[in-house]
Amino acid sequence: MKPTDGLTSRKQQILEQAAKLFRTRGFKGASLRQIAEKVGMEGPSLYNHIKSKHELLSILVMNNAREFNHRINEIHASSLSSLDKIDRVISLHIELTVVNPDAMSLMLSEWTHLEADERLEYVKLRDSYENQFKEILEQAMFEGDVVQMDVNFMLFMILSTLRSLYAWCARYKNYNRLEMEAYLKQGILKGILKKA
Amino acid sequence: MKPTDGLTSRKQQILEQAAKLFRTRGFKGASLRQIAEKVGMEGPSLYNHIKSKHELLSILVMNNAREFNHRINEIHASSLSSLDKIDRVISLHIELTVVNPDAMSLMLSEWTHLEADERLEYVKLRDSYENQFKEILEQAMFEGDVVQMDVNFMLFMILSTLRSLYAWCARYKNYNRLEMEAYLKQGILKGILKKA
DNA sequence: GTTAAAAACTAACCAATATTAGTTAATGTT
DNA sequence: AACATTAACTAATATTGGTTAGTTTTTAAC
Repeated sequence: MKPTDGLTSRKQQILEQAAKLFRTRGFKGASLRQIAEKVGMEGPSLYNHIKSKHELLSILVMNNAREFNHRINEIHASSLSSLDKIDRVISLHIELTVVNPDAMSLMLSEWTHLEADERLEYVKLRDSYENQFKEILEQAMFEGDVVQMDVNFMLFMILSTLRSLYAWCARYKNYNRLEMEAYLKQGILKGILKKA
Repeated sequence: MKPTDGLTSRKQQILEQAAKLFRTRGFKGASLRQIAEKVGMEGPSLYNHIKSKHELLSILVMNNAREFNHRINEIHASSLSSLDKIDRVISLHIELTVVNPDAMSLMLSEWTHLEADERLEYVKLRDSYENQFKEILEQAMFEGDVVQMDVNFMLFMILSTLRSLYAWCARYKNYNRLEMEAYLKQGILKGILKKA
């Protein structure tokens, strides 16, 4: 039986449980035996499906990172206005976070435990992502749509909010995505002060 | 020779190096031997100064958490206006982050590895902190100073930025604190959009 | 039904690590 | 100088955890 049964393949189950455990206990804190138990088998049996513990982390983190990079490339290269691009990037973050909060959480906090070569690739992807976002912000600033501010700091502020979103999703389950989008865009773009 | 020599006592050195290592490798990823090496002794010798590995984490995390809680209590109880209180809370975050970024980073990301009882206390402190901040925001909202929005979400947005600050400090070393304060307050309060 | 592959299990290995025990060197006090 | 305390060291223990080897059961194909 090849992985033709798609979604619920054994390896998928393992990846899902691994993601959950890596997220709650951390990569180092979660053991293969714990993962195996969650998926209903003995520890060493995992090796019929995976190559190593690191492979699990690698798949979870790198897939997400590549997806992210791919999607922002599209936005960056599009012919949208700068403000619309910013809007899309925010939506992108929300979408990927809502679809797979575990992978998102992992990508942002456990990437340090990737093996050397992949850690390098990850950093490259992340830097590329940040640079594209920065260019969009610079463009918007140049066109006079956003306020004058140190671009790096503005980028940091926006990303810190977007990157914390998975924690929010974990705490307040039944938030509707559109509501979150509305709040986020309002908060980031207009701040919290009431207009004088 | 009791710890009368203050700052540079052996235990302080150990705590400092432990903080750095816990931060970069994570609590589980950093070994006592590595800490010992950094401070110039063999692993087991650490036990002449500490009770356990967990004690190191405990001191680093809980001290910071208690300090945080203490300080926001003062602000919450003060007779300042709601907007001024918000202002002070932002300054508080910046101050504690700049003074001890390692402890801040640890408190926010490694608290999960505290032992059961202390983890409970930590969560209590954190919840109390968040509640006080929330009350301040509600008050400001009630008085019409800040925009109408789900308070929990607003709290989340502000905190996510403030709590990421240590990462910013790590990347861009020589940022002046006043500059950061100005940017942060502008960004949080007024957003990034230029007034129409 | 026989056979071959996939996927489970058990037992064992090996490395790392927190921790304990026991010992020795350094330090300071009387 | 003698003694007690502090703080270092080395050796050893117990546990955990990733991984391998070898074997048995389950599954699917002919």
